[in-house]
Amino acid sequence: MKIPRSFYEQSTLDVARQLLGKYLVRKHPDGTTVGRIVETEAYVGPEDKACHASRGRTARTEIMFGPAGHAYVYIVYGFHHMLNIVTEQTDFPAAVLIRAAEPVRGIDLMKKRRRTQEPRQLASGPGKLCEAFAIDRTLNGSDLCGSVLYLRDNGDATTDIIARPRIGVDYAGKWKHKPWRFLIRGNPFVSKL
DNA sequence: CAAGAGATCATCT
DNA sequence: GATGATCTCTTGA
Repeated sequence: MKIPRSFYEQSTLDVARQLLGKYLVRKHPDGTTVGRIVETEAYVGPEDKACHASRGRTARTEIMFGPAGHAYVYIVYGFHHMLNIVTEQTDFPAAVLIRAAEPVRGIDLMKKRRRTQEPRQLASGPGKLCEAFAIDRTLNGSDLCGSVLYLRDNGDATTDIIARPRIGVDYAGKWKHKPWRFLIRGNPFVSKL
């Protein structure tokens, strides 16, 4: 079943943990791609120095202040798209970064987009995942309760979860140590251990 | 296999 | 004008 908005309105850390094992579905004219989420990161509110919204409410971060269950997509380092899911109530800026997924459907399409045959190289990182799923800024602000990009729950709950510090946020002072990166233990499709 | 550099641009100062 | 919520390729052991 498609995940309802109430799911995304929970606390960001809960959403980040519960997203593990859920299925990301992307409809596209070239075909549908589906992946099982195996790695996420939480970015929580105005206090969290690693969260973009901690530098204030701007045109770019506006989407994070909006209602839960929408996509926040932006570009880092001039190349790579990042897919985030907005959480919690309106006016509280928070989101979950989808960092890695295990390819499930549309694998040939992913191989073509990623220009590699290696299954583990298709979506084992936030930038790779966006390339494999054809996610770019045109999807910024999309409603995940719609039909172009959404998540499914197949009922197979994931319990074996581990937490680690987030990646690439050395500038965030004491916030860089928060164990807000979540992975499925032992899964070979994560970005790194 | 680990470490380092380069690529390249939207966003905010 | 500086800086990234990254990836890939090259180098060297």
